[in-house]
Amino acid sequence: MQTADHPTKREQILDAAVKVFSTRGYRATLVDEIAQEAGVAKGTLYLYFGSKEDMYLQAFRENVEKLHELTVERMQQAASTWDKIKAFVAVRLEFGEKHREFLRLYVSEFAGSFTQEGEWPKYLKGLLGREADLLRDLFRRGIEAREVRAVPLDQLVSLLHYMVAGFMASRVTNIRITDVDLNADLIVDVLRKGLGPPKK
Amino acid sequence: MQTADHPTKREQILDAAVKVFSTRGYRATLVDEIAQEAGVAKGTLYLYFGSKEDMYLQAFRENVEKLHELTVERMQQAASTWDKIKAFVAVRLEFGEKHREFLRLYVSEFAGSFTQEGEWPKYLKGLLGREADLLRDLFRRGIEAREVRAVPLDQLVSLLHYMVAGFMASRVTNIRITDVDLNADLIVDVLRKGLGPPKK
Amino acid sequence: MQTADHPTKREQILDAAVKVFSTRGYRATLVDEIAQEAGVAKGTLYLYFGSKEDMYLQAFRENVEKLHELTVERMQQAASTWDKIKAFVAVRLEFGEKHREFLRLYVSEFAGSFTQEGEWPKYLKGLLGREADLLRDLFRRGIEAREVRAVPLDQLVSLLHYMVAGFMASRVTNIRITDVDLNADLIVDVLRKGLGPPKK
Amino acid sequence: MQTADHPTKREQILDAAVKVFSTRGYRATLVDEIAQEAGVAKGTLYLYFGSKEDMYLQAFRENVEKLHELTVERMQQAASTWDKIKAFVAVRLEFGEKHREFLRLYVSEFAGSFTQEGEWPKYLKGLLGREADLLRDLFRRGIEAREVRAVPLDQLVSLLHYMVAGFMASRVTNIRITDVDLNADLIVDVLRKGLGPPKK
DNA sequence: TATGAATGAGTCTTCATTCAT
DNA sequence: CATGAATGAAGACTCATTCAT
Repeated sequence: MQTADHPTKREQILDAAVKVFSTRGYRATLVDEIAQEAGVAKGTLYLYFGSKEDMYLQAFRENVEKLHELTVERMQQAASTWDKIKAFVAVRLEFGEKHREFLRLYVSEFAGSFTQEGEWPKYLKGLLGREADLLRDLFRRGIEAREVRAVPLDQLVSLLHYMVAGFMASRVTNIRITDVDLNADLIVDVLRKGLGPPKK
Repeated sequence: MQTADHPTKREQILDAAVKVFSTRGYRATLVDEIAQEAGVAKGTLYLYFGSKEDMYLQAFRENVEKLHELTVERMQQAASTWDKIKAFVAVRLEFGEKHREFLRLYVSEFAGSFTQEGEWPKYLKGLLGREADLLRDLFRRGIEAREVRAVPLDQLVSLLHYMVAGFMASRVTNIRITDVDLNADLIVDVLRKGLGPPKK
Repeated sequence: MQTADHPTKREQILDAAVKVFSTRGYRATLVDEIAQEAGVAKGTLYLYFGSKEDMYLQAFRENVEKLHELTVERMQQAASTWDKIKAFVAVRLEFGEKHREFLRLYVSEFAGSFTQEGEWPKYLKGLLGREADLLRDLFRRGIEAREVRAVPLDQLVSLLHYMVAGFMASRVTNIRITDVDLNADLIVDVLRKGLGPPKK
Repeated sequence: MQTADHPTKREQILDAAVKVFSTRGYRATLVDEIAQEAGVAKGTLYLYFGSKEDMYLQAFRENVEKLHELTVERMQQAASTWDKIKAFVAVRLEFGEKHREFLRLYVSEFAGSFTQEGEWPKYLKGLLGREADLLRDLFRRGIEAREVRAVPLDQLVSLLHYMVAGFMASRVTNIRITDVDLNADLIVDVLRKGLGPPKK
């Protein structure tokens, strides 16, 4: 009997896939390695997934959805504009801490290392679009409420998004620039000062 | 007699390698493609390079060095702390514009898509270290000169570095979040406000 | 209690095996397909048969025996030499009509698509030998009775046999040369004229 | 420098392919075996052919074309209707003698053991059509010239064609019914008597 | 008996590297 | 120096067979 807490074999494999794909990259990953990591035979993978690419895509998508849901949830819980922004940042830093392996996947995915063509980029674009909309909405209200300076919306969105992406990337590369861990407070503090209303 | 202006066959191949590697990723790149792009026969590549990996590494290293030299040069030309910061940012945005192909390589490299093991990461760490030192120096002087708030140095370095990395990434992924191109002025403006001295 | 009329599970599987093997060929046939066609689980097959090859061999053998019995029976019922010959031809055309699927197996088997080595060919040789003997006997008596020209016996046997084999093959390949169905009467008529006694 | 007499590598491979495919059947044939038989490395095959299936198809087609050309040529050289018929028969018996390996392929192909669907059967149908047309023409003239009985054309065509197919099959299966080799003379003699004009 | 999820040996295909010309 | 035909190790995927339930 399967409950949500006891991972199904499918989830077991998906977790292994994330781990191996993120460590070795898509092409360098051997299907055998995923099988080994998941503790099943190679053939078993193909009972649950159609192909190596299928595993990759599903592993990726599933985690992206999880992150998005988490983001929406945490932003709803926050009251003010800046709290929401902090939620957006924090949820990503935390997610990156917890799912470092997936994050590596995420970043290298956006670096376009895997699919430059086909259906995949369209899907990725869609994902990014959802987050951009989230942020755009947020900033628009912030500006209306005079909590944020009147910088062109799209620039704000890009600024924040890539900033966070940069931080996430820092969690991903084992290669840190410095030894400190950045935290949401610092980031948001800088942003608030840099983007807050002009005068007092 | 070979001068720097008349590309040697080695440079010819290296340029082709950057182009192809960055477009298709390391594993997906066929040696044949590099040969074709370089306009030489496959066997010729092996007269100049020991292996595919060798081509990749040399192609990467060469560009990284170029970027670093450019950075140092431009920062030296700038007078004030904030002008130097702007130089650091601008040189990267420009470089990303000019060498979009290489940049893709750069970002996906840092996402660890290629080599997680061996000598390579150590080398990358060294490269990043040089830039981190550059920035750390800069901020230290900025703080001493009261041009920058007294935030822990390493945090500042990370903040700026990853921020720019995020922007660079945006030039790399064909997938933009928004349609705008961020420019150094905006970034530095936000940073200056966010990181500038407290008072007036 | 099992009678011949209520197919045992073994027969059920054998029928399914013939159907699938003949449609897809030996190697292309999946054990899963046989199981599905037979309406049992894959594991069940292995309760009745030792292996895929075992299923194939038994399915083949069973049908060959049936054809042979039918042939003997119909030839016995016929009175004259030429009626017996017609019986030989007719029983095969009819069998081919009824068991087109098996026939495909039969023909491709003789084309050697499956087993060129091992025990199998010896068994096939035995089967053919029985039929050759049947025909040889028949022709000998025909010649003695002056109903058939004095052509070397073995040549007659081969002639008739391969002729019929050709017709059977025509029922098997969906690809017909022409749209007509040959019938035993035509064949036998031609043969009788061609092989009948010289003079009047 | 390549002449028609010194087989090109492509022909070398094609010959090996015919030999192995015909001995073991399509599915049972290992690409390695073809390579070994051709005396080249496995990879080399893929320099000349796109896939295993490609090798099979080209090997088959090439031989079929050769047989057809030979048939047309020999039939043109023959003067009378019955000589042309004998040519048709003889060319096939000879071809079967010389290219026994290919013939096995040919027969099992027509037994439909490989491709039951797709483009292939259409091509086969076309091939058969050409030969059927050849024979139909022949018989029509034969009937007009009163050299052949007025049997429906299509039946004549099928009769002869499948008859010969049966003989060809006999060369293919190592398993002979009898020990004699049928020859064109016997076959045509029987046919001439069986199909010739009624009276004297 | 009956099941079907799991297994892993077996195969086709790719592609970095070599080497005779 | 330059070539590109040849190589064969490596890797994704299939499917007959097993075995715990």
